[in-house]
This record gives sequence, C-alpha cells and structure tokens, in this order.
Amino acid sequence: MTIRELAKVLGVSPATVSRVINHKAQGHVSEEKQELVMKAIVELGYTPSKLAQALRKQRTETLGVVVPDISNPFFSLLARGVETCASKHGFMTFICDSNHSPEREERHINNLISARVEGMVIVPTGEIKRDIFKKLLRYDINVVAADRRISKIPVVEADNLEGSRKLTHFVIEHGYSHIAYVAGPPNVCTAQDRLKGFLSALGEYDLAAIAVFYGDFTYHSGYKAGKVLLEKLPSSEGVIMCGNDLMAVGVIQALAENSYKVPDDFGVTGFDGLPIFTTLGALQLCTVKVPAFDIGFAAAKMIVTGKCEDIVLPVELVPGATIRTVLYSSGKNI
Amino acid sequence: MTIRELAKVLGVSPATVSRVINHKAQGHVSEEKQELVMKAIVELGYTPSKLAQALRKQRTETLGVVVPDISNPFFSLLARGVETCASKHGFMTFICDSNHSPEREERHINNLISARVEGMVIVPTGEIKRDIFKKLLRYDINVVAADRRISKIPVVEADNLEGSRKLTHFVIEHGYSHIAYVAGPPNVCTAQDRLKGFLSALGEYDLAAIAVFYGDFTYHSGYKAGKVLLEKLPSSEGVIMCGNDLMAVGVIQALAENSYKVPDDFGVTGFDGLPIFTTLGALQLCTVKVPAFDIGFAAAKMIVTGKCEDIVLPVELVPGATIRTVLYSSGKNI
DNA sequence: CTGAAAGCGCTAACAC
DNA sequence: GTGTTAGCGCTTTCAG
Repeated sequence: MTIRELAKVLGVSPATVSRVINHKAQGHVSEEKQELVMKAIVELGYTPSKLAQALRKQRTETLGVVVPDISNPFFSLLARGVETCASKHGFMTFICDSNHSPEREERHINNLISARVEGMVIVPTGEIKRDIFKKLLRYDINVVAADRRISKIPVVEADNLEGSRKLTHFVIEHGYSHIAYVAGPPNVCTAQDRLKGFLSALGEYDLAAIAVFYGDFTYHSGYKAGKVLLEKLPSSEGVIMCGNDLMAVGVIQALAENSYKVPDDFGVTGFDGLPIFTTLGALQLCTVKVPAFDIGFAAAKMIVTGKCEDIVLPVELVPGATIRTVLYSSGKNI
Repeated sequence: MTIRELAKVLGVSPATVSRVINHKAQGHVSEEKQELVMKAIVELGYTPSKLAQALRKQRTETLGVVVPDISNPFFSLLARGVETCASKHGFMTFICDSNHSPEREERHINNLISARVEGMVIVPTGEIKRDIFKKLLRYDINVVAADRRISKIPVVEADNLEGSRKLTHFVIEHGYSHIAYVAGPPNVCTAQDRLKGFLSALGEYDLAAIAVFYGDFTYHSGYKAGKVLLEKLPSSEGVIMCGNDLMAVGVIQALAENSYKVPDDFGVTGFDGLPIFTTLGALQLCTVKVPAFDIGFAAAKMIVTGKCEDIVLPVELVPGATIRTVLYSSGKNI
C-alpha cells in the first residue's frame, strides 16, 4: 500500500494525498476530498513510509543515544530522558548499548550515521576517533556527550565535584574522621570528579583518607573493596564513602557477611541516588542524587533546539540512614 | 557526500561503488578499482544512507521493541536481549518505552510501522486493536509478544506458573504454614500465573493463604502491603511471598521500619531474580530467576528467522537467605 | 568487467 | 484546487 495506490483507489493524485498527510491541505484541498482521503487512510490501514519521506525531505527526525549499559538503571533513566524529549519534538530514538566497549560504541555510531540521525547523545567510553568525527561533520550530525566529558563536543553533566565535596563535608560534620574511599575507574571522569571533590573537602578539614580503593563501579568491586577495607578501619567510628551506589551496596553486603552493622559499626555512603537503591534493603542509603533523566533530557534538547553549550546540572544530597553521628571518638574533636 | 559524488571523484560509475559497498564485487570489479573505492570511502568519510538502501532494497533490517518501562531492570535486560540478537543478524533496533500506557504503546507501534521495521517484539500493556493489526498485516510486519501473552500473536514467556508452584513448595517445606501473598496487577498475566501457581501449590498441601494483597509490581505497593500484612501474620512463623522482587524489597523495608528482621521474624520471597536485587542489601533474596535477556533474545530470533511458535522458557529457583527453617510451630506438623 | 537507466515511496515546485 | 513531474540516494537489471 503506497501513496500512489491509495491515490488511484480514490481517483485523486498522490499530491493531494500527500498534502493531507502533511497537514498542508489548508486552502489547497477541498473539505470533501480531505475527508475522503482521511477516511480511506484509516480504512485501508495506510501508513506513510518514513523512509521515503525522510529521503525526500532530507530530514529523518530521528535521534540516537548510545549508553554503556542499558540494564544499568542510571543509564536507562538517562536514555528515557532522551527519548522523552525527542518524542515531544516528534523525533524517534535509536537506543544503543555499547556494553562498555569502544568497538561496539563505534559500530553503533556508524550505524546511526548511516541511519542519518539528526543528532546523537553519547555516554562515551572514551575519546572519539578522528575518522568518526570526519563522518559526523560530513553528514552534519550533532553530537553531545552526556554524563561524561570528552574533547571537542558539548556536554551535559552533573556537578559531581561539588556534590562529592558536600557529601564529604556532611560526613565529616557527623564526626567521622576515619574515612576510606572506594573510587570508580580512573578513566571515567565522573569517578575522578567525585574522588577529587572528596579529597578537596578532606583537605579543608586537614584530614587524610585512611585508604583509597579503585573499583569499577560494579557491585562486585564494591564487595571486594568492603572485604579489604574492613581491616584498615576502626569499627564504630569508620566510614566508607563510595563512588556510586552500586559499590556502596557491595560494601554493605561485605560488611554484613562479617557481621558488621551499618551504620552502627561502619558508615557507608554512595553516589547517584537512584530510586532503586536509596530505598532498598532495610535502610536508606546516604548518597547524592544525580539527575540522570534530566541529563538525557537536556542533551536531547540541545540537539533538537540546536543550542549546544555545556550544561552542568546541580545535584542533591540525600542524608539517608547509613551514616550516624560519631562523638569525640579518637580524641579528635571536629 | 552521496554515492554519485564519490563515483564522480573517482571517475567510476555509482554502480561500481555500490558493488563494492555491498560486497558484490567478487569477479565483477577489478581488484585495483576495489581498492581505489575502499580507500576513497574511508578518506572521504562516505557512509551509505540506510534510508536510500532500504527504500531501494525494500528491506530495512530494523526491529522494534516496546517495553512498559525501560528503567525497570527486568525490561531493560529484555530489551538488551532483543538488541543483542538483532545486532548479531545485522539489524538495528528501535527501543521504545510505553510507560505502561496503551496510548503511548499504540503511538510507538505506529511509528515503528512507519519506519517499516521488519518485525517487533512487544511487552504488551493490553490487547492490540483491530486497526493496528490491519496495518501490521498490510505491511507484513511480524509481531511477537514477550513476557506476556495476548491473543493472536506468538509469545515468548517464562514458566511463571511452574516457577511459582516450585517456590511455594520450597517455602512450605521450610515449615511455613502462615503464608501471605502480595500479587501483581490482575490485568497482567505474569502476575496471574504466579498467583495461580501459588494457590495451586497451597492446595496440594491443604493450606490456605492468610491473605492476598494486590499490588502493582512497584516498590511502593510492596511497602504498603508490608505495612498492612504485618498485622495479619504471626511473627517468627509467617512468610510473605511477593509477585516480584521489587515488591519484596518494599515489604522488607516496611518490616524493617517496624523493627522486624528478615528472615528471623518474617520470611520474604520475590520473583524475577534480577542480579540487582538478589545480591542487594545485607541478604540474598529468595526468589525465582526469570530469564529476561533470553526472553528478549528468543523473541528477536523468532522474527529474524521467521519461526513463530510459542516458547515457554524454564525458570530457576534461587534459595536465597530471606526464608529460614520453621519447626513444628503452630501445632502443625508438615 | 563496467556503465546507463529505471525506480523504490514520497514531496514540492510548477503548471493548469 | 488539483495534477504532473522531477528527484531525494541508492541498487539492479540490462547492454555493451
């Protein structure tokens, strides 16, 4: 069923049908023919081909979004933000999963270029190669980085540095002075920003970290960190701050297996503030809420509106119940 | 940059370029010209337009998948399964989020038809309307339902009935005889199957449920159920079985707020077995693992291979640590 | 081995 | 108001 067939059935020209499909009938197609066409469209189940439309109009009205792992609630929320904004502007969205692999990421980007998306938002696994840039430019496709900065493309990110600093202040002001940190991977800028914020806040109080453990943002690495750090921290006045919620949950699990209670024996903090984690288990995680949906939404908006300036979104401290007040513990009065 | 421009630059015909792009150069294009073309492609950053290709070949090699909520780990895992299988066969995937709304679902299906996807997998929010069916047929688009059955289209689902029955046996054999159930929404068949399996297993032991609470699969509804059921169950020998993990976590939270421990005071079970939940908090949830990824993968495979017969995937009991052994409690010897 | 030409489904400029 | 026509970027006969 093509526009031509439909036109033939009705005894009108394809142009007439096209005009009503595209809402350009106003004053160009008689009322009666408009109704005739519209009725036939629903009766025959005709649906215009976006392919042909896009080819002709030179506009696909599609967006792409590439995330490292769609089954991670943070990224799927971000993707949802992109889709929501895109949909609002009549765009369709290709959601792609790079599985943390630069190769898969590149393949997806190429696919999206080939699909002639009008723009894409990427949570990048690393820098973007020269030849990819060339193609993007060649086909006039806007790219914006979400959540993580990379060179030469605009970014929408959260204020991880400030969030981490605030969280650290909050912890210190609860009386903790023995603080260990479980950082995310060194090659991911969000992880670095959070670590930096932590260290800078520590510096302001003339404190030093008991230990810094490098994980990879997974539950498992948090669990391992928990096991290791257990030996370095004094129970009942120690706190383990984590680069994200998932690792915090891993830490809590590790502590639980050694019969330590949170926050009675150890304090624990996370980062991300995903609904799924903050309210999970018996207690509310002390964390920082990063607006994943908003990041995606803003990134998509950049593309559809064409305004491409960096955006840093504020974050919000979630006090939770996984830290407590520590009093005059090791002779140190805060 | 079109194929014609590229051809002109090289002084060859578009047909020649097309042949090398489509790997149809074997014996049709001289070695030297092949290399010439391939070099030019990377140097000029030429990427063929899938739009034009699809229009001409009458094959888009794209799939669509519509899920109720992409930020729910179960569905994003399912979507990932679809995407993985599709990608393996050279297909691109449109992932759409219906947000549990039949209207949004319909809009997405229409968009997918318009994009001329070769097939789509849907986790349906309800039945599919006649006129949608007509269009699907008109454009020869295969649809398969994933996770939930609906009329007249093939389905890939998990064996919820049997899984729930097994889980209930498992619980009863641990000595529990005071069992409450938190069901999912009545209009979702997975919820109904799980409830049925539960009731049937109960019947085999001549037991009756203390109470059945209807939730909606959300954390919040589990939480509410927990608060309510607290008053109906005897502590230390009661168990609350839930229609999914998320509600189980809500129940655990509600219990915790009333200073009840799991499994010491109450047993709790879930359903889904998502990695994110089974290992969360201090204890491993007793649940049934539903292969979300495999469901999506199998559904996509149905479409790309054209074999469309219903599939029921087996599920797996995860013992966990949220139930314990209850001995000869209320005079009832199991 | 290579190129010319037709046409996939649609829209927009132009005629009437 | 309406129809005719050309052409978006590509593939694929068909000739040579």
